[in-house]
Amino acid sequence: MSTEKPTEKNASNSKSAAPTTAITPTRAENYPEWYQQVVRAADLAENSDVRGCMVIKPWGYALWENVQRVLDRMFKDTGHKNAYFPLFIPLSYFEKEAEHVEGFAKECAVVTHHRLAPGKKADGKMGLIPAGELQEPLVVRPTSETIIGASFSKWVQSYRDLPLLINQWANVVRWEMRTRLFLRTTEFLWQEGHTAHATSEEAMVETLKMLEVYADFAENWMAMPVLKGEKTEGERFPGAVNTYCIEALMQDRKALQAGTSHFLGQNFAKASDIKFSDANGAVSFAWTTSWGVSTRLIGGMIMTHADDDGMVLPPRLAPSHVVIIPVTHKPETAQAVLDYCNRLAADLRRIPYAGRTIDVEVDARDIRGGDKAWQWIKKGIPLRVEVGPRDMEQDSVFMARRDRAHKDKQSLKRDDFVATITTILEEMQSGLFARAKAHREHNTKRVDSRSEFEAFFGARNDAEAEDGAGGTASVVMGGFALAHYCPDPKIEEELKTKFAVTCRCLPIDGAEEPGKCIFSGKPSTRRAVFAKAY
RNA sequence: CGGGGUGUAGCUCAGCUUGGUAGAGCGCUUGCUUCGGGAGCAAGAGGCCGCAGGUUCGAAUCCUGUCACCCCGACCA
Repeated sequence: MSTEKPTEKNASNSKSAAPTTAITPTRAENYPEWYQQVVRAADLAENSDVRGCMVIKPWGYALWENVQRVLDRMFKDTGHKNAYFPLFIPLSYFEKEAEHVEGFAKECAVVTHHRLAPGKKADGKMGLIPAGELQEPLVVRPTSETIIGASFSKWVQSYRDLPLLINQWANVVRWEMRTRLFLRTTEFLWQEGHTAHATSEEAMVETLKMLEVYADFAENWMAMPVLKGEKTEGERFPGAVNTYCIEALMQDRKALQAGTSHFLGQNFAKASDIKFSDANGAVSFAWTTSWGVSTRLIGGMIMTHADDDGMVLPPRLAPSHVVIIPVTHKPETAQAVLDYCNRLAADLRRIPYAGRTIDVEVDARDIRGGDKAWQWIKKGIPLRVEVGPRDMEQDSVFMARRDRAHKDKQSLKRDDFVATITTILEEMQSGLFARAKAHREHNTKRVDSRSEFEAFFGARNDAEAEDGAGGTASVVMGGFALAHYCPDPKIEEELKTKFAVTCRCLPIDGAEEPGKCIFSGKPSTRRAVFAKAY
């Protein structure tokens, strides 16, 4: 994380002095506010008039479309098919799995009427009021296990119908108390995979396979390093037997759960009556899984890569890879420069990269060049290329990379640029990953006693201490703590209350290592990961 | 649902204590000068001050009610 502060020059000069960073406040000054400002400055999304719901703007939606395109390919390559199920779930379906209902009951939007009629509203004025009450209320899906289960029970008769491997791209609604753009919104976009298998082993293989797909995507496409692990009982998906997750460490050292994969055992099969006859004619319940990632991934990319000048996009998922900025302030050469830029754009657009072709913006808007360049910096486009009359004469371009200082530009022969652009983008992609991974390693600590644990995180009411300057707490204490731990809901409850710390997961790649639980002293064979979390 | 707070121009807010009928910055439009760089100067557009009552000659300002949103908790992909 940068520790840059506004310089004295900035503080003492008149308002005409350019700020030292494009985003105010900086990450160090106020991380949550910085996050909001990046989302806005990068033109990714904005709050809507609907409580807790966001408008995803074209630049942000294009990023999501790239996430979708790549993941969708991965799902299909692992044998899954897409389908679509209703937004509305009859209340009775929801009640079938006891833990599931209990887990989601507090955050459901419920449809009770199907029409509007003129009438007197609660404030006494005339207007439209709901009419035509439904016999059975409909729940707007917070997740689709139950309604997909209803279909699965019809589709599955024989062991020959298994495995059933389905994915759905959809929106879901969870009526959260507090929302934040991309990280937690009332309505969000996601994919949910739902599968049914003949055996427990097969379902478990599927659960872990999809966790692997998510980890692969996070690391190789988002350039976001993740830990794979299993959730403890208290953090489990309502109704699941086991929940696995990928956890990433953000720049403020808080953890973000970036994806989950659940082994549902036979719980949902029993609730939805998903049964099949095996080769011997014996009837048994199927074993099911479900797994999902959401638009939260975009929040993860922001908090992993963005800096005090705005968004930094991983090239493989960037909506556009390069913006060409024609320098056309001399009227006599303006058209020639523009033509030159368009020809360059056309050549670039033929180059294959990361499963598509290079996407190019030619920004010929009639606004000042500096302003234009800064807008693209804030949007996080990987490469900016300026082309003016002088460059054109020498058949060269002036290139700036988003992963370097904004004044650090280099002149390249046009043909060399075209020939090396994918190499440059790949270098940036791996550079982002390496930087994020170094940040995580730097903020991961092996903790061997309770006192060490407490020192690492600080007590919850140390909020002021977390924020050197006083005022808005922005820098979180801690990071990932690796500690021997024997899962116990009571301990987790206490950690949450006292330190705002949760057990993120029991890593599945963690090496076996004998030790003692730092809380109970009981023997343990592996370390768990603890952190403050989003 | 508990505890705080705020509703005034597209955005961020000042004005309210001590009522006299609307302000700033940013953004937007136009002109001139600048410009391989987040420009300067000038002019301009834009608001029945959340809503409903009340007090008053007069309410953004005082009183009552109401709605909405925000922050801190419990919950969360």
